[in-house]
Amino acid sequence: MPFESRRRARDEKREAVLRTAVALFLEQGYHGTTLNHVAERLNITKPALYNYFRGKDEILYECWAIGADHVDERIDDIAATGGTGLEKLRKLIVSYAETMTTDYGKSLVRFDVRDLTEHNRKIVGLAKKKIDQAFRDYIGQGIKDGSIRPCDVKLSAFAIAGSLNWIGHWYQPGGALEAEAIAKEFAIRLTEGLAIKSIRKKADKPPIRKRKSRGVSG
Amino acid sequence: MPFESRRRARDEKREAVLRTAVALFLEQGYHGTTLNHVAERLNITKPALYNYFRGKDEILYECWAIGADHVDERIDDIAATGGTGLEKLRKLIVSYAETMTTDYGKSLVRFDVRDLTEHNRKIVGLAKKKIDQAFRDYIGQGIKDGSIRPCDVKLSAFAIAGSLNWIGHWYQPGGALEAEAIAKEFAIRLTEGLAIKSIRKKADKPPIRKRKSRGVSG
DNA sequence: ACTTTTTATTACCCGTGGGTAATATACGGA
DNA sequence: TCCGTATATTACCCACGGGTAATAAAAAGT
Repeated sequence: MPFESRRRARDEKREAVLRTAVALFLEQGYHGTTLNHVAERLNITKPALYNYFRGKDEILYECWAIGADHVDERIDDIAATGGTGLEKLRKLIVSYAETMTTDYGKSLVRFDVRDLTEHNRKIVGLAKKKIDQAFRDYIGQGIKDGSIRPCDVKLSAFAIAGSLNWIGHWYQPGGALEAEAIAKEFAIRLTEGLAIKSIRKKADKPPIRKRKSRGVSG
Repeated sequence: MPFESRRRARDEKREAVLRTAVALFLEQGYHGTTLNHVAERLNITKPALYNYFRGKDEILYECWAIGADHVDERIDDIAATGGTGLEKLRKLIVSYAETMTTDYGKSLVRFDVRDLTEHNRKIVGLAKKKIDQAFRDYIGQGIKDGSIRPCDVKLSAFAIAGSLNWIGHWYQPGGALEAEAIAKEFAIRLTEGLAIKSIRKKADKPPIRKRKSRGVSG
């Protein structure tokens, strides 16, 4: 079956280009990375890249699309799930945080939409909107079902998304903190102020007992 | 006194260039903005800019420096103040959030350090480190003095800084939310999970009392 | 009014880097 | 072995934009 194997070989190369490109874009910045750099690291020459992509901005767009798709899938998963708004929100936080520790996830927050074509910029804009909307929806649901205390939905969504997006700027594999651990920790920490039932982890160093540590929340 | 008036006139023009440049950099992106654009908006020509700046990257650096100075001053103010770690942390959040609603503040998070010279990049790096350190210090102090419950200082600082930095990406004057209001809201919201004594605002619909909200942490 | 200094303009340079045309090489199929 | 297709290379184009040299206009000093 040469059809298939050939097609697969092609796709693998395409992916290799993307992996290399996104890594370089993150290392050196999109404008600091030339197509020659990308090609060089792949041990090919620049024009060879044009067998797989229409141009530099399309490569950038594909990175973005992969990251967005990744989150999108998880959103669909969560939407299909049951549970309170708070539970859904926590799931989304975990998924999004984990995505932010990957190169393609970082694409979502480290690159500039203005480097895309008008057309692709719109697509990216919609994807971002969907993600933002998911955060707001779950917070809104949580307020309705009583799992989240009343608050400004928009502002809360911004606050949470901001923390998560920031992960894409500071996280690097091999650091002190593992991706999964970060995700779990953030899911709790970012919803502490919102949740009606407090769920302190045992893992936390228990607060010093001397102090009159009164009950949490009003 | 032509000495002074002349000097002032020059400084005013310099500032005008910076204001125009930072606005354009934010609108169109640093790489999407040419010096011709900047000059055009000021009704002068490109080479005239070189009377005030050595080059494009120096303009970028100055924007950054103004933003960083702004935060730095507030940090020094706060350091001179008394109060618990939590109080200091809240003050810092307010100051930082407000800074993030200004053009120069946005510079701190919207531009890429890699567009600076090696030298300036180091300076910026130090300034950022100082800000990050302030967040960590205050959280650490808060834990010591009992105003903040024990937690991972680094991670908490990241979470807070992330939310605040994100403001620089979504805030635009004239929106539904006023800068000061955002700052105050964030100061509360971002410390809700950390604070030992909860300070729910009366403005919020009070949380439903039915639930057995047990004491904090194990 | 004349000179000097500052500030601005016109005209130009040129490195960079995305993108392309022409061409060679490797590979699958008959 | 030959052909066709896919993939790669070499050599090149050229628009863009940061930066500069030469020069003019404006303002300050005397």
